[in-house]
Amino acid sequence: MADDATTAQRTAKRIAPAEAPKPYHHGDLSRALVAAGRRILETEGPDALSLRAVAREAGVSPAAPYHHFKDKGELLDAVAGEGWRELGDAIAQARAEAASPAVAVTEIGVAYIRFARENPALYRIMYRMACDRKTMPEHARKAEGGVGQVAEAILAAGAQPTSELDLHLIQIAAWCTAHGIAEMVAFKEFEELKEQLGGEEAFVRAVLAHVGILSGTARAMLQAS
Amino acid sequence: MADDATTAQRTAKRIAPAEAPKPYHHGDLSRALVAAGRRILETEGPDALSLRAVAREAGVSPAAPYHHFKDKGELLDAVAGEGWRELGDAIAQARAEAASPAVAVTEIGVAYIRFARENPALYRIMYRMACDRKTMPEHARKAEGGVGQVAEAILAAGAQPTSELDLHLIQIAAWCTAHGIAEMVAFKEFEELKEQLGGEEAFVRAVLAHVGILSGTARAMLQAS
DNA sequence: GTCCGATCTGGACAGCGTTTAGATAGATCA
DNA sequence: TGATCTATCTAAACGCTGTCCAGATCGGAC
Repeated sequence: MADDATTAQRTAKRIAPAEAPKPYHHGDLSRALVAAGRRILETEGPDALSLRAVAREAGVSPAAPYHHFKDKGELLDAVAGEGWRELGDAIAQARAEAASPAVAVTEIGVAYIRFARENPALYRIMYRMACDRKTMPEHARKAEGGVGQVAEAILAAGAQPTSELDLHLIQIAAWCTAHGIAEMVAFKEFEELKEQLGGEEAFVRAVLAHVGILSGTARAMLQAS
Repeated sequence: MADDATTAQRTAKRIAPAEAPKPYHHGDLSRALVAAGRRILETEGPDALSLRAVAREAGVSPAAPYHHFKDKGELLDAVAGEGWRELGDAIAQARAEAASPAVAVTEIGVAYIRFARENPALYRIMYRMACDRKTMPEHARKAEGGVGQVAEAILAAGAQPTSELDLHLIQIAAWCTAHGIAEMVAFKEFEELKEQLGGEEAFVRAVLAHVGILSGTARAMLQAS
């Protein structure tokens, strides 16, 4: 009876998401597919993330996803989207927890790189998708998204950019730098150095601290002082 | 008759596609395959670079490459190796042509990014391979290779790193920064900005000049001055 | 001149992304 | 209530991929 009732109810609203017996035609697949994709990404790496594998993991036929996503790329985009959202959260948290606005920018960078390091397969998909479409997802660019927060943090740190453009360029430079380090920090040839510095995060902070030496601006400052 | 002769000859050496007579059993395939790979990379992009396509382009069967490369990855590695060598050359040239040692580091960065921009498919393969093995090819790290030159240029610019480690960190920071910009400079969302600044190279230089703002070092210098 | 070992082919295998035709079942309207 | 509509899903097929195998081919050493 109770079972009948719940079944009826479940049927009526067509969901019953996480675990419990699969209800309906086949639950809401979109979400299930994205979840399956992330599961595969975490357990088997980005190379195993085939459309068929995702469908298998979700318990549907290989053609089923095509009723929810135009093609494989669109599914991966959805997975990547989740990643960008979480990266945005991680950055917001790092910013909130920073000891002072002055160090917030660095903390954002560290959080960004840590996210990439803790979710390597996901980060790879995120950037692969971004490169293919040559764009970041909308919400990653907005103020509440990952990158938008950098500009705010820079201003909060007391920087006085000479123009809107100046600020924008700092933001882009920060972004590129973080991405570059994020992609390379796992390279084996840095392992000795990491140990020497007392861990990976220390290494990341050391590299971030040395970025400035390179720029014309930094050199100008050096000569001025 | 002539037809018979040429046919016989062709049969004897079995194909002779491009131009000059291929020597031997089938010429030295290794080199031909790498060349074919680069050709495909340039004309059809990195996604079209399948083992079978390379074999087709070189005029051999899909199994032939396996007598010269353990698997597809090893072939791509060879293609990437050529890329790293050429990138090293481009950097050396930029360094040689720099107006002064003081600007050489920036010029190296610009040359690096320009190379990536002019050979996007090749650069992608280069980094995909590096990421998979988590290492750069040997010769890219040596002094005569691309990255090794950065340290020399930094010293030549008059920088006085406090230690071997300090220099190494600057080098790594430079490398990561260049890579990050190289991968993102093609993004559509920067197009307006590029126009505003008068071209892509101007944009790259502007971003490079703004990198320093981010680092703790730069901030310290700012406060000191 | 015969044999060896390197090189290449043709065919096969499983797995991939994608498309098509047809089955299933919730929702809608009579 | 029952018939119909529409979204969803399956089964089967296509051509592509990377890789392996048995066998053909041929340059070079004995």
